[in-house]
Amino acid sequence: MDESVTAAPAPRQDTAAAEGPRYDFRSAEPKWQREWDARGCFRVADVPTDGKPKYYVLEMFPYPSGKIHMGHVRNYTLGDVVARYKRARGHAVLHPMGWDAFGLPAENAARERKVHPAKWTYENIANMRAELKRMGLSLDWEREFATCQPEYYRHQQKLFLDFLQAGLVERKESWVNWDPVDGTVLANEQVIDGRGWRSGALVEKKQLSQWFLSITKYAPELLSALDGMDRWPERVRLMQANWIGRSEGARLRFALTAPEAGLDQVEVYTTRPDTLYGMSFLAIAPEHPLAAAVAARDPKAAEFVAECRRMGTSEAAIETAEKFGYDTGLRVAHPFIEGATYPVWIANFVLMEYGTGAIFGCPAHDQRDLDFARKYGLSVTPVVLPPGADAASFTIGREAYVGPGTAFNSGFLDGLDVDAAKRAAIEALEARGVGEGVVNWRLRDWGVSRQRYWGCPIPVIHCESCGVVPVPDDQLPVTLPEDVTFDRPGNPLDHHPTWKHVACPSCGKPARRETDTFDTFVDSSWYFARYCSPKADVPMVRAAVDHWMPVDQYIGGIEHAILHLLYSRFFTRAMKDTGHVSVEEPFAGLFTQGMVTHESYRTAAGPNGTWLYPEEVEKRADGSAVQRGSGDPVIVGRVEAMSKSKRNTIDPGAIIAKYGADTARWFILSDNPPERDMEWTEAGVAGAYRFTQRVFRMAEALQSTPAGPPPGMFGPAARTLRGITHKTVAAVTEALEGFAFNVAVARLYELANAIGEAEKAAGESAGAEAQAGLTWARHEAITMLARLVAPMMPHLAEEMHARLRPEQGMVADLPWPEPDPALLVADSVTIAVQVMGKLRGTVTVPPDSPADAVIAAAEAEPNVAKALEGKRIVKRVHVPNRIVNFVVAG
RNA sequence: GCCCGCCUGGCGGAAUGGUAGACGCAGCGGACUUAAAAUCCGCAGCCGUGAGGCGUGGGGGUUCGAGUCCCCCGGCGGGCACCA
Repeated sequence: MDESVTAAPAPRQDTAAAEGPRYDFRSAEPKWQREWDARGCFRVADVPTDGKPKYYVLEMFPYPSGKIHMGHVRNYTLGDVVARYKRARGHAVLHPMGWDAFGLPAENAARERKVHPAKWTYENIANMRAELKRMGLSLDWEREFATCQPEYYRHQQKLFLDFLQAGLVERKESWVNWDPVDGTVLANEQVIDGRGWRSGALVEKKQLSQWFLSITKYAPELLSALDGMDRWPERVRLMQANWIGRSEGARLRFALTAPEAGLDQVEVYTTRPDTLYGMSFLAIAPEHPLAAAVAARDPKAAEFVAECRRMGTSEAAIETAEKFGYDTGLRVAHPFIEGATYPVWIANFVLMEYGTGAIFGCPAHDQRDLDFARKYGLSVTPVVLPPGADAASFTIGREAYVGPGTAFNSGFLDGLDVDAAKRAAIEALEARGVGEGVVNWRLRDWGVSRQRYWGCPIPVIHCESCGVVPVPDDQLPVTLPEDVTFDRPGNPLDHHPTWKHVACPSCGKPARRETDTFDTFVDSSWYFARYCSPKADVPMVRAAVDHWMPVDQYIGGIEHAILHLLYSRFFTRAMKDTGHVSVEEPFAGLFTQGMVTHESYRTAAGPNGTWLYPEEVEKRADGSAVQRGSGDPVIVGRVEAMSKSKRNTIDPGAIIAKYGADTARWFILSDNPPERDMEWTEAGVAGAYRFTQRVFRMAEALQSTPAGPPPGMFGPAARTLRGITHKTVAAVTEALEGFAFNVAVARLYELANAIGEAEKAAGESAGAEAQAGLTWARHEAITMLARLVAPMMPHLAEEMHARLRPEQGMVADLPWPEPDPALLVADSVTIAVQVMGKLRGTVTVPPDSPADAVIAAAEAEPNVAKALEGKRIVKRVHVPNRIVNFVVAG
């Protein structure tokens, strides 16, 4: 999904392993990967019959840019922890992987390197697949597909045709955002600050005939359903709600005092019908039909409209945001005030795409209208009186008043508050038949046409006699021609000598194929459903999607908070309405991970220096950094998102080769909460690596210990360790359930530390029976550690477990451990004792001791007694097993 | 401009309203070693010799008790952005 390409030179190969009984990840990781694969551990059926509860874990599939990057490693590690954990909890887990394989980089590669997009893409996929496999992910690889395969996109064409038939597709002549560098149309969402999201080129406005998916038909439910999506991050729901942008207001028609080219009225949309009496002008968008009509006879108007088009979304317009207008000389009548008329302006700040492309200007209560009115000397009449303000003296200066208040200077609305005035105004408009209350949406239909080769062909044929004719089912898929050239700008499909010439399926006459291809967001709007039955000869097998959908846990970057997720939600509804699925929402749970960041480095030479890769930098003991080899000073820059341009990238392949997949996974999980940005540091990885070695040594030390039934007697050390072991099971379980992977890691470090303590105690404890008990407890602890660590470091877990409990088989097949409830209860509890809320000491008592006993012990504690000396205790607060607080006087 | 989120040691962070700083990283001291690496043991919020005091961006409030709840302010980050 992410088209950025990460490339860094491979770092030098350090040998991290030294002497000693070490965990050899280099042999262990491939071994267990082969073992899981051979046993088909992670394969599930399209329609399972085993009766297990289903769980569908999905990470956003990658764009095959060539290499995996750290963002992928984080994403797929998070998903794998969930998948392995849920599997151990008895779920049948669907955990698939595939490729978001259409898109511009392949065409760019074709242009720059003369390699065919398909070849480039499939080679990248092969490379990235191998990299992912080295991570040891619990994926069902038999479900893999790439969206550029005709076996995939033929079903996308079928879905489109079904949507077309269901009235969910429209062909519209529309103003589009044209990217002159990429030579293609961009969705509004793909225009960032007036520039193409990929090329960075200034976007122009152009009128084209385009295919649109009618996402706006679903706007109300796409909005209302957000309320129930309690396993989505609040801020993503909010971003989507803002994007859909529901507003309530009125649509009303202003009569022109004299008709213009047959037009006798102008329709506007407003959220403030209560301010109609404050009107001072009417403004229309430069693209408005009335503007075109005026321009046809008025050269100055034509020039102004042309000027607006040039400025359009240009940088100058965006940055200065200055308002320009042209007075057409036309006038409109006020709907309420007999005889009053107002000028009609063409204004650059009125958007044709929103509402009706026309507004009425009320400068006193809208900042934009005020700016415009001040610039052109138009009247400013306040009609909403702020609470407490004086009607006689209230005036508007440079700031419009947009707050609450009561209507004044407003005829029949006078005295009403803003909400009541809105209702009254709408009633009056409706009574006169010139307007009505409406709900308006910011969301616009989804333009999916792209003038590109490397995408899914839109399966329609244009016939001069029959118009637009859908490609018949039996002629699907419409496949891309392979013999294309990229030596000139524009769409290679359009340049192809023969491809577009076909017979009309309806009348048989020569006709022309649609040469546009789909926006690649279409490909990713249903792939999650295809995974349920990836080999089927229909888009999806109903029984399979009904079983697996919705995705229980979807994981990916926040950058897809709006586009991909909203399109997928729309697509799922459209698929439901065309009989493909039963669900409305594709993703029951969503988790958005943070970015992976790293320090950046620059040479000190020159004005800005040269960016250096981390491998080229050597850190000195004094904290300074120098260039490896030359010893030249290096400027350590800020920690920021890994990017090729800043060269602060770390190649996952190199990390896995040096430390192993488990270490990389462990570090990425341990550093911080997964929703935040994490900083990749060499020291952090090294620490994670040390842990793998340490716990492996512990397992080796206890591997010859027979794992029989518990011995009859446990000494204090053994009892302590067992308590920690079982509390860790409970704590890690809770942490994993809550996506608190860094906390799970911390609890496992604690368990490892406790085993270390027990090891020391083993040398000291007296009595053979106590020794045996402690050894048994240590064996239990390290075995539990292996099993608890398994979702995060699966290879190490298997390697340890194979030594500790070989008779039990693989960890991957074992259920998740359950703590012994009896061991979760402590022998004693330490209770904090406060005097006036300040900690003065602690007392250790049996759990659930009666209040008076605890309070007595607390008062007796020497330091507490000292603090209470000479004071009168007015209140004794006792919270069982937690705290005692004395409130004193005097 | 509007909306949202965040702010805890040197750093990443932990903490159902109940012993703030778990755990890790970095650091310091020690053991082992001819030496280093690795490993192991120990110390470690700040001020103070100590008793003790101060501490979760700042200020106020609720509470026996606030990192946690409420109000105000500040800073940082993100989303939307001429949406009428």
